Amino acid sequence: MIEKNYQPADIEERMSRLWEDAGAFKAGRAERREATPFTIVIPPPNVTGSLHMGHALNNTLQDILCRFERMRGRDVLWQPGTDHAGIATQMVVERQLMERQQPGRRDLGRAKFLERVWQWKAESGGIIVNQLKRLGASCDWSRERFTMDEGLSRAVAKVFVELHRQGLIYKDKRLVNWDPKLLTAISDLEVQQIEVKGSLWYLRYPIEGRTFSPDDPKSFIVVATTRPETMLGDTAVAVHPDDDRYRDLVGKHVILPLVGRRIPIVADEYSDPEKGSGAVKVTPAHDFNDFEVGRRHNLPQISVLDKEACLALAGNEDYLRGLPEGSAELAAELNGLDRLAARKKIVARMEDFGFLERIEPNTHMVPHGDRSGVVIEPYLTDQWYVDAKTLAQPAMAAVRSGTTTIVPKNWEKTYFDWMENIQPWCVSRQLWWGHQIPAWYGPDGKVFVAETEEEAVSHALGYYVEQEVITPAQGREMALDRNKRSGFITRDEDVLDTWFSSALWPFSTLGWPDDTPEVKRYYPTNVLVTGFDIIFFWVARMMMMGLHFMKEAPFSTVYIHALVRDEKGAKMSKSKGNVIDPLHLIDEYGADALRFTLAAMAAQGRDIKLATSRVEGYRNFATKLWNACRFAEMNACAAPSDFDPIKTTQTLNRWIAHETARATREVTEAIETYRFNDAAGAIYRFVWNVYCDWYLELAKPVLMGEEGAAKTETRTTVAWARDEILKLLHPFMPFITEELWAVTAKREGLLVLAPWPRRTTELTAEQMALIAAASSPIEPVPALALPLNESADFSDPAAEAEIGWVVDLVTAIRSVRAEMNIAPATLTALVLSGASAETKERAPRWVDVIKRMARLSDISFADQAPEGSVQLLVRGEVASLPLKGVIDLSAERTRLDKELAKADGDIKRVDAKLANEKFVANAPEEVVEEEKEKREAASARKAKILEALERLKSVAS
RNA sequence: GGGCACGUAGCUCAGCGGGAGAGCACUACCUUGACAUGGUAGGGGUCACAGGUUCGAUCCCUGUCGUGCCCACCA
Repeated sequence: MIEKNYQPADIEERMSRLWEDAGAFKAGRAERREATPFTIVIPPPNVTGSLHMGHALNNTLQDILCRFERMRGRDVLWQPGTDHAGIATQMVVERQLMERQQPGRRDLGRAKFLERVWQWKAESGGIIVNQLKRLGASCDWSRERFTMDEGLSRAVAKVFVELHRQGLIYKDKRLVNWDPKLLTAISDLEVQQIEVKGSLWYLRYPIEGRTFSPDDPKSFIVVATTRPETMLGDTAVAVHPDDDRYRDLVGKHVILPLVGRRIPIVADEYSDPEKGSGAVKVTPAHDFNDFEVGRRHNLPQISVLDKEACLALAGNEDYLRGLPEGSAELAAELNGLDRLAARKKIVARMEDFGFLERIEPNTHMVPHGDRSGVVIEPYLTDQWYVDAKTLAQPAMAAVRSGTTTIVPKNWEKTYFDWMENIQPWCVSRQLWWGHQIPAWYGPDGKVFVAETEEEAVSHALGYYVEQEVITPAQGREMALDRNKRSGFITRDEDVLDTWFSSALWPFSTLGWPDDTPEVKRYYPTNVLVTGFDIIFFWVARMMMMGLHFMKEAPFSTVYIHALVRDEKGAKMSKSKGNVIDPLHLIDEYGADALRFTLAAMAAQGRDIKLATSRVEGYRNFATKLWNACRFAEMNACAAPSDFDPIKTTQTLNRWIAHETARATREVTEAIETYRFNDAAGAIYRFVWNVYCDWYLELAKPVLMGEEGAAKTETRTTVAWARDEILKLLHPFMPFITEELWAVTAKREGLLVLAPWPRRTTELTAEQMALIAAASSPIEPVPALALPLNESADFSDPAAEAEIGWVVDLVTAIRSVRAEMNIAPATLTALVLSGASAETKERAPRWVDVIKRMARLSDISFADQAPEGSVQLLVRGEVASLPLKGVIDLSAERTRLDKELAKADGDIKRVDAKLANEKFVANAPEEVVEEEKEKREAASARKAKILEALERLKSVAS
């Protein structure tokens, strides 16, 4: 028995359990061993995360694909898991420690702190997974992975070591994006350029050998800067080689104000005569451009800031080298100041001495750390880099050749643009939570990279024994005892960028580097579903790593979906407070409604502005379905498993079979081509506007009529179509459909594993034999080569025409009744005048239904419309409602006049077209033919309307 | 500075070379035996603007205006 009311919450919980108990989502189910696999790896959410709208969309779409392919008989593996999210997780735990007023990270020390993080993960790391389950995600949860699992960590180590051996990972000292709050390097991608209102300071640098005077422009050169505090690290001033203003100064020196350092004026094309003063200060240790300029001119790199972006001058040999006496005092005074405080002080000091020419307001882009939000400092350090440029080549080629397709295609350009300009990828992070870099250092700084500590240590000790740094005996001792070798051989403290392990996700989750059956069977995956915001972070890097280590691209399709925004189009963010929590929507409207909304709005290439009213609307859709199923139940509708709709005899049933086939085709093709919104639209229209609005209504008289063949067949067909609907809708609304599937009939299995509706067609004996011989009964059989469009086999033009006539007639009568303000309780008669033989034959079959739906008392035939009646045109014939006395004749005249005007308008427009010789000459024949038909129909309509008006006149007079 | 989208009904969005659709909202009527989370009927759009291509443009092209996003080392 179907409950009277649809209650999503209760259903969702029960269905989830049902699926889990049945192991429905498990990959490699015994009966599907022979089936073609279908694999998707989930974009692993952060363990720290909770489900947001982006996740909801992303996973809904993946789930639609997985459930669809599962029903199509494939062996589906939807590989779930979570990401350790280095910085984010470390921050969460640190914050928690602070809130609880417990010892902080540094107090705990590395080992203790990591213990705490693992403990946190065990307690709170499962939240997002449970939320995904609530959404209905049909992942194989038994295979859940975590990027820091033992197996995945081995994959990370192996990849690092191999890339290192191949020279594709190396250590380098260069400028990095340094986050002075988190005290770690970050990659280019983790830097956000934010527009900041600041100032441009114009500074006067005195020229060596000339007496400085603010009033004598010859005595100095002006440089403009947005970061005056970095002047302490200046090692040159650069001007453009073709800039006449400064030509004679090139080769001369300036004396750096306050500091007293003598630095050269160099000619370099980097300097832009249009910008600032045309002369630019060069600080190689604190600016990416200046770093390059410095390299070109062999300039020293003077770092004047420390890790926390405070001035580090005292004892800074690079800084103090060759400076006059007085400048050490300045150094002492400024030492330790934060960069902003230092800026103020230096500007003030410059002003005091007349070195500040002017200050201009200036708005410019300033790099910020996307996690910490603080201004990033270019900082000179040793870091590990991946040679992304080399790895990018095959990754680009795979997309160019079509091995991997990006859908929608326009994202390919973005992918290529980035890949072509790719920079070395800085992969080391000065954090604790993550994969510690498998590199060990000897006393002389020599690096030993190996997958395990044992290996690295034995390597290193062997090397130092050979170099006679230690004796073989010492070597043996150190090999056995970690304490003995500590201080001699130390491991790199840093961990790897989180995205390093994510890049391996499509194969590390399958067991690589071990040679597992899963790797063989499920790699490469079929499709990756993700948002465009991580194309660079993740997609590109998976392509690189997958191709390099597996020799095959990790997925054949990348489907890029939209971003979910709020109703006004703004990005949802906690700080803006415009976040819609998907869990709240699930609580209120059900997961099915949320999923359907997201699918319906997931049109390609457009962001989704989510309005909750849409969710409500689709919840109502679920209710509609619920009640339609109740109706079927109340009427004892049931279908035997071998029911064949092609064998139906009743026009109405043949019609719905035809419509079902069409819906099947539409939904199937739309999902196959990732047009989720079209798929959702097709099933929505079919359920509501075809099945409920017409089929069930038209079936009512039969179902309520006498027992007999017609009634039996209709009952069966109602149930059959319902079942097809449940199947077609299941990928979108899994919970309600599974529940209804279970409740409406005794079934052998769960809907989640039921076969997808066939694109039904009448098969030849030969084809049937092929199917019988196929390995899996639900697998597509290639040898069949069935045409995609199989609706023709199911189409019954006669049924279509007949039901179409009924629909049109009922609609027309309803419309005119509403217009004439006829109360629903008033039953009117219908007279079909001048009816064709066809109509005369049809009408009796539909008397009950038409009477019921159009609220008629009786239907009769006549040669002419009765006097004083309302006359309707239905498919070229006149249907009239004799309403003499009931209706206002002048109102009816007005109505007919309006219709006449419309018909005239149509005729005019078509005539104009047909009169245009060029149109007739150039337009395709069928378009011209169409117009001619339109013309004919319109003029026939006009004639009938004129007749009707004539008759009305005779009544009135 | 470069790139990519987008501007269609009051709102949120589909669509697309042959006179435009959905959901919500709105109006009127309906407690009809699946459903008021419903039914029936209806109102509402020079498809941002201006040119061009075409027999024909909401749809293709160019430009303008507006909005959003991504990328970029320019003091």
